Amino acid sequence: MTLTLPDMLCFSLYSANHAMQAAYKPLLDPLGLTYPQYLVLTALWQQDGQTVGTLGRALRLESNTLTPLLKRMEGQGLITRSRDKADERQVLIALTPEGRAMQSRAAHVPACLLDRAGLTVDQASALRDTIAALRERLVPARP
Amino acid sequence: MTLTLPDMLCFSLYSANHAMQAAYKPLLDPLGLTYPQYLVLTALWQQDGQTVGTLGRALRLESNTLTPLLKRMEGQGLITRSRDKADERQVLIALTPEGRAMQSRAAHVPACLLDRAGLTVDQASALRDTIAALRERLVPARP
DNA sequence: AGCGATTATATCGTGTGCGATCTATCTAGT
DNA sequence: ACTAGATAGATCGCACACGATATAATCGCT
Repeated sequence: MTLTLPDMLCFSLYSANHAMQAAYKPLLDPLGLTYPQYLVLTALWQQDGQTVGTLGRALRLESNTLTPLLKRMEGQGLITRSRDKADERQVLIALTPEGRAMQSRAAHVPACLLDRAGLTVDQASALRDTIAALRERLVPARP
Repeated sequence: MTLTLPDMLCFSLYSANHAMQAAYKPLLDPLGLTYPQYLVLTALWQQDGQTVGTLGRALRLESNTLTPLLKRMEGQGLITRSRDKADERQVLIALTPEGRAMQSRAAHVPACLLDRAGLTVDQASALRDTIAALRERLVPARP
């Protein structure tokens, strides 16, 4: 006996993640942002001037994914990339005025998505915590 | 005020999906399968001889993703692709003996993942249903 | 029967993700 | 001060995803 796709927790995650990105698309397209780019900006709005490594720990991505992504965002004028003077190995990512201005241009997005998801704030928080706990059991966060 | 990444339901989905695929990897690598390929096989084990369109509705993927994926699986000898005699527009996907044999070779996978997730069967089912319901509200299934 | 509209799949270009590896820089221990 | 090892990013190759578009087969309508 084998599970069918609708039976599988992993497939619900896989397909719901795609659905979530599809739901974001009409909101992010007018801003010229992809979904991962929006996540990077969210991390930078919360704390500007992070290194590639710090961003990677926040987003759970490695430099092989982040470097090209950040270069595209630099090309769009959203961020700057500069070597840390104190430690030339590290690259500091900072918001440009355009990148910071995007925060207000995207201010309506979270409410739109919550509405689209048909969840109350409390329901969304509870589900988020359950899913984040599952993620931590599957792949613990790096220190 | 802007949400931080850990506050966002969408990010929990995004990162948990990556974590899930990472958890599958050590189990699927020895079988020579990627995670989407495993999902395709799961759909075919449940019902062999589906068209590209039917598989797409099950997996919620379009032909632009499925066609190259299925060609790779054909190249690996897991499936065959053939035009439907009755309607030459449709392509029938059928398991080869190797593709069918993979079902028993992968039989241990679901239990391994459940254990890795640290969930009981009931907990996994409940979470799966909650996430699938969210997905349906975000992007309803095609007819 | 003929033909425009519809349907099923394929193709192309771009943007992620990630394993493997490379390079430059820094740190520690002698 | 010097060098082995560690660390931070970058690079490369491959496999998804998906929007836009192309192609071929079928359907519907007259």
